[in-house]
Amino acid sequence: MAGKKNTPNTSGRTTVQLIAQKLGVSAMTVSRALNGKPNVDPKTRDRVLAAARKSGYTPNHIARSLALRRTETIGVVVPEISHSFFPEVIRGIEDAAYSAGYHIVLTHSAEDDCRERDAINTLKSKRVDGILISTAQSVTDISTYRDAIRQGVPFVFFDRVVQGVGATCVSIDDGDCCARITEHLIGHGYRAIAHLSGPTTVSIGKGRLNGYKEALNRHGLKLRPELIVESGFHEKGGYSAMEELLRLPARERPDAVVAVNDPAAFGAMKALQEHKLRIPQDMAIVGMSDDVRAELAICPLTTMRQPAFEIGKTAASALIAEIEGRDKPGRKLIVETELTVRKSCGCV
Amino acid sequence: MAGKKNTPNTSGRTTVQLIAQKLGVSAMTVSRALNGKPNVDPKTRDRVLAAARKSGYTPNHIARSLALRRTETIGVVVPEISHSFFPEVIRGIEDAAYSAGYHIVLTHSAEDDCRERDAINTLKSKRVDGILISTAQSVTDISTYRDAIRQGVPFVFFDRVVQGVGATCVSIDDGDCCARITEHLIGHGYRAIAHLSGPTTVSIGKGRLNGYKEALNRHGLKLRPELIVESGFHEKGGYSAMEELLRLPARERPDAVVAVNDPAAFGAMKALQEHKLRIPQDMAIVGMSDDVRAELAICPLTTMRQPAFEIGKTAASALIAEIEGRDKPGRKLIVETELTVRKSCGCV
DNA sequence: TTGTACGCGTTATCAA
DNA sequence: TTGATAACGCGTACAA
Repeated sequence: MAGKKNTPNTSGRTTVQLIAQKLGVSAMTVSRALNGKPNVDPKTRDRVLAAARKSGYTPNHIARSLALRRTETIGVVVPEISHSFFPEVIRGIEDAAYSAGYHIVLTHSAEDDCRERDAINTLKSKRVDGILISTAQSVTDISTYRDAIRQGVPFVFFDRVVQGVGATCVSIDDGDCCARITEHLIGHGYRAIAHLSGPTTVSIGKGRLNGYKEALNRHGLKLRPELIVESGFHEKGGYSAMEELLRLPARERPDAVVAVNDPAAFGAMKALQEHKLRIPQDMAIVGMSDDVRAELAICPLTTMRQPAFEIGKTAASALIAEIEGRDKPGRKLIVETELTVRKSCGCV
Repeated sequence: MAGKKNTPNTSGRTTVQLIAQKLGVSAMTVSRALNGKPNVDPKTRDRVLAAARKSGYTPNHIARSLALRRTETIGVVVPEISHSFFPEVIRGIEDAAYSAGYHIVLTHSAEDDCRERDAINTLKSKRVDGILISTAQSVTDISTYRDAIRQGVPFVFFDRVVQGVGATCVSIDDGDCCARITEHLIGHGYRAIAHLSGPTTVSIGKGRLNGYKEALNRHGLKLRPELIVESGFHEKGGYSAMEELLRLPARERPDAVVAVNDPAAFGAMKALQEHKLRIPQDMAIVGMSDDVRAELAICPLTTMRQPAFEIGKTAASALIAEIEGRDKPGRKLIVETELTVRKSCGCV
């Protein structure tokens, strides 16, 4: 009962201090026992563990994080949640994180650059050990990324990546992916191939457009600018873009369409249906990403399967490796895609 | 340069202390200015804010949380992430949380009770201000919930709820929901109606089964135990369950099936297809939850629309209200469902 | 093996 | 309006 500088502990929760007092040992001994350090008398350890269990002790990760300057948490920023792709990615991230003992703080930019900046700052404030991000569509200013990276926050981009800021990027090879599916169409005799493109400000949009051009080029097909229509990444945009294509004189219309992703393809298919055009007879169409709905679509959609789970897992593993100093930043990781042929391309 | 007990601050990051030193004021003043407290000289405030911006100061939420014993974070536990329902719920949660200034730590039980217990303990360790959970299928022991609730952790169940432990539950009225869709079939002349049930250990499974029974009962239809087959919540189980029904002698087969949810219905539809049976002519089928794929299924699926986004939003708002003391725990919140008639029931 | 002293970065409290 | 002090709960470093 000496006049020690002992913590009052107003909150009702059990702490190492309390356990220590009850057992007549120091807090450090309790801490060591709880963390399985070797230098603790087995008997003492047992007493501590028993007391901890009995009192329903839950270690305070916040205090631990503050002391260790490490939260064992990674922040995730996704531009949308509903689309089937991101949930799968998140599952992959969760999987890798869980095995490595990390937790996930999930934030959502809703495709808005302000919200994205908010999210990043929030995550920095929460002192996450690293950030995993797929950029919002509206982002033009990459200084937020630059700042974070310069401040030493491990940063890994996935899917929608930003190269040249020194962060590791995990994605499919958009160019190759789009080129391959375009060549699939060319190989089956299509000649007037249109492209519903994403915004070219986003790496995906640009990369895929390039792949499309590349494929035409390789096979000596002329690039017809009127056959490239920006649709964005969503169903609605795909619908409008197809409407635009259908306004072309009948003989100038494409015989096949490469959509930047599956949702855009769905929108386009809807427009075709409304115009009583048959898929693939009147117009073939292919997508990209293998949305869960692709198989079930009115006309099952030919698409490039994008291993979402694996992207998430790869990205999280890469980030964690960098956090733990086992790998260097600035790598470029490519995840393989696979052509999934269904009916919409008319090749089966 | 007096021999003060000043923090060395080995890490390179800016802190309130550092700003305070640079400006020759106390840390408290900086803190107050940064948090917009009223009792700060406007001039001082401006100097502080300027210095903060210039030095790229990011508040340390960890330290703040430790001091305030409040993390402004809510923990979320979902049993799966891929299924389209949960991503939508999460979006709803995120929406409500974001507006209220809370963040989300996402965990995933993978339908496993051990992982779920882990997740809850993790969240308690991280001192989240409250927990939002949809229980895993394999859970039989509810003491983990009990303990957490008794320890004063605000707890709200959504979708797969546990009543009687004093926590608020947010869900649809499973009984009513299933009864209504069953009655829809009865009203259109079906008489031998089967039910692919979920595990009855889960509230949803039990509630829906009861609703099904109730509907038959209300209309004087005899309950035929052989027409109730447990399918679980997934496609695979739905497939097997339908296989089982199809082993019944032809004249004892059901003319319609109420599946516990859409994925189970998809599995059942696949089995019907493989047996060359037509939907709905040979057998009608309805689901529940309005999976994104329902509309696109080979035979568009009649189902009860479950407002996933709203469930998430309602649950998060309820939890936050309880965290902030604006509402009491133990409430029961029902979110309305809506019958969505498509082709699979043969009623259009 | 165990204990002491102190820092992690912030805020509440009370005094000036 | 401002500042000094202590506390939030835990871990590192060093001493015993």
